[in-house]
Amino acid sequence: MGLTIYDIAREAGVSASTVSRVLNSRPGIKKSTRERVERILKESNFSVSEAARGLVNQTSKMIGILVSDIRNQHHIEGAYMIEQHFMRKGYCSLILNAGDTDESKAEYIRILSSRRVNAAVLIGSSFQNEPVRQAIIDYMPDTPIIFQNGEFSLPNVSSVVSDEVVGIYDAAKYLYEQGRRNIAYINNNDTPSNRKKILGYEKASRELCFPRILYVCSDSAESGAEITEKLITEHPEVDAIIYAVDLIAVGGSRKLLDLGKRIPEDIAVIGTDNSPFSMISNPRLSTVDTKLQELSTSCSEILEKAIENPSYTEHVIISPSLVLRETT
Amino acid sequence: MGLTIYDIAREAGVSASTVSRVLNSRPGIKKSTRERVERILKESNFSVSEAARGLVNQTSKMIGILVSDIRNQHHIEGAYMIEQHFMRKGYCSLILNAGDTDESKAEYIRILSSRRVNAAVLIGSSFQNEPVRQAIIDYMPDTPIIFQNGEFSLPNVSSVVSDEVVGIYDAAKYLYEQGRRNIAYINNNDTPSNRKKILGYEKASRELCFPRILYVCSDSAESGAEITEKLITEHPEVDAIIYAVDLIAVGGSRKLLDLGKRIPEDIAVIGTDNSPFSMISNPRLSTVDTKLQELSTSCSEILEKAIENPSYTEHVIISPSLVLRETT
DNA sequence: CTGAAAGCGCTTACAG
DNA sequence: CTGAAAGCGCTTACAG
Repeated sequence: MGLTIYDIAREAGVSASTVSRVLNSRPGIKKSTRERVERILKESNFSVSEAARGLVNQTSKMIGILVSDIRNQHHIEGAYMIEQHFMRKGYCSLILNAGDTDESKAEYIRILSSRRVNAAVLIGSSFQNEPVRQAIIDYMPDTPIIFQNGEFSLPNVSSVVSDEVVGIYDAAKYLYEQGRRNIAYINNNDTPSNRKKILGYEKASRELCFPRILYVCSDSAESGAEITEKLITEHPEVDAIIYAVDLIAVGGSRKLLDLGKRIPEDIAVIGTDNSPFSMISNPRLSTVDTKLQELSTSCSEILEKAIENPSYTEHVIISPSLVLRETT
Repeated sequence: MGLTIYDIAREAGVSASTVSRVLNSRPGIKKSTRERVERILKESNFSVSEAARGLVNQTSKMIGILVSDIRNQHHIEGAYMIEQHFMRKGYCSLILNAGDTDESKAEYIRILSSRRVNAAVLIGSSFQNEPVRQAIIDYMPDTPIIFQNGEFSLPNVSSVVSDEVVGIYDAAKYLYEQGRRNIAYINNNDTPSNRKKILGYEKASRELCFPRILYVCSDSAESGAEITEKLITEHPEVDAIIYAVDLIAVGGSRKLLDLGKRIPEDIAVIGTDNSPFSMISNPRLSTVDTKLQELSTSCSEILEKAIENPSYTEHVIISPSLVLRETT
């Protein structure tokens, strides 16, 4: 291929300006001319270069979506909604794996800037760090940015966050009200979001006067199983466990069962995120629903407004709710 | 921002050509000039427009990745590997949800063409249909394309497929060898890939002379549970079930347990894909590993060669293997 | 070692 | 209703 509007113009016996006008459905073109050009456009399977068009229109018609790892089911929902919604308006989404480190994440801000995206979306609290903040100031000070589950007080950055402090606090309180008195909390990765969860757990422990039993594991069902065994060995009195994410709760539950514990009779279990894992696990997991769907919807609505009006900004907080299933 | 190389040139007291040369690390520039320009570039946080650069270099430095739905865990692995790998080489990935219909998928080929991507990747057998094939012929006849789990006999399309006929055949044969004589198969969506699985099941049924018991459900654990109940009611003699995907196998297993069946004593269960679900389910699911990782690696290797040499083409077939866990 | 000019594929005033 | 020209932000021969 490689046809340009000049090729089409020659074929149709008109100028490139005219071809451009029919391409953009501009008024004031003789019907017969328009139809002839349209026919030739169709016949030659012409497709206009969005890059060239963007250069003159000063827009890329692209949205940058940064996720630390797109394989993480938990983060992809927002990316999905945004891609879907804005494709209909002619925007393509650059969905990029921004990596684990603060520096690589900051580097991706620079990459988005060189692609001149019309807006950027950061998904996940792990973007909340100084290098990213500085990169935004340096490279994207005017581009509308939406931060899902984190915030920067920068004039061009909107935020949509889940109130995880309350989410975990409520879970602990519920367990307490059910008569549990030795409620443990198992964290995984150290992220701003997980730090908020710990805060919620500590607040509950303080207010309700139950002992603080806090363990940390990494991000897999196996790791959840291991740490749970350790917890149970060191604290046989535990009668309820809250996990920072569903996946480790599933691994943990399985281990509890293998150790001969009954769920929820001996030990109640609550996960976090209301993920697919929580629904298909056996027993089905009670979980703190961080309202991922709502967060994502909200993100996409804000983005919509920000694209129209680049100085638009909004800050939303969404409260989690407890979903009770078979482990409580 | 909105700085151009002319702004930098003026600031540095040189021409735009010189700025461009230092930007591209071209040799033959006085050291002092280069350093001055570099300093100003840095100080002003300049970031070059990839679109403008691409226009003159006749490259977008973008790769288009089409998936019917990025929330489908099963498809995202390949997208991840490609994004990661080619980002290091300066390519950005347009990961797009191409939708459910043949027409919308074909439409996305056109979209990629207008973005002038350097290569395209189709992930999932559902892209194997005539509208997509025609769109490739019309709009991307020269762009290297890699098809993961499907194929088109077109000069610019490579393919990497999993031999699902063999995968399911082997699963059925294994069950038969274990003494099972009433082996059912439960399919979900009607895709080219699933049709191959049915072929494998039918081949086993024919060769090993066991009765063909085939049911179809939709794509959720609940649906898998429902159809399993129906199956067991209508065919109480069934002593083994193979499912087209792990998720419905998980739903099915759970239902079997609820109905008082023992797994695998009364009924053996095998899923497909060796997905995370199969590992965390309880009991842990035996499954046909379709080697998603290998498929993805292979895709990304072919893409690498195709980017170097746009006429490079390759066709790979990968054999699945059986992973035995607790349900057989 | 450096700059002026042309050109990548478009769009949009400006003229007619 | 239509076309010639300028310009979007770059790069790359070509001269010097």
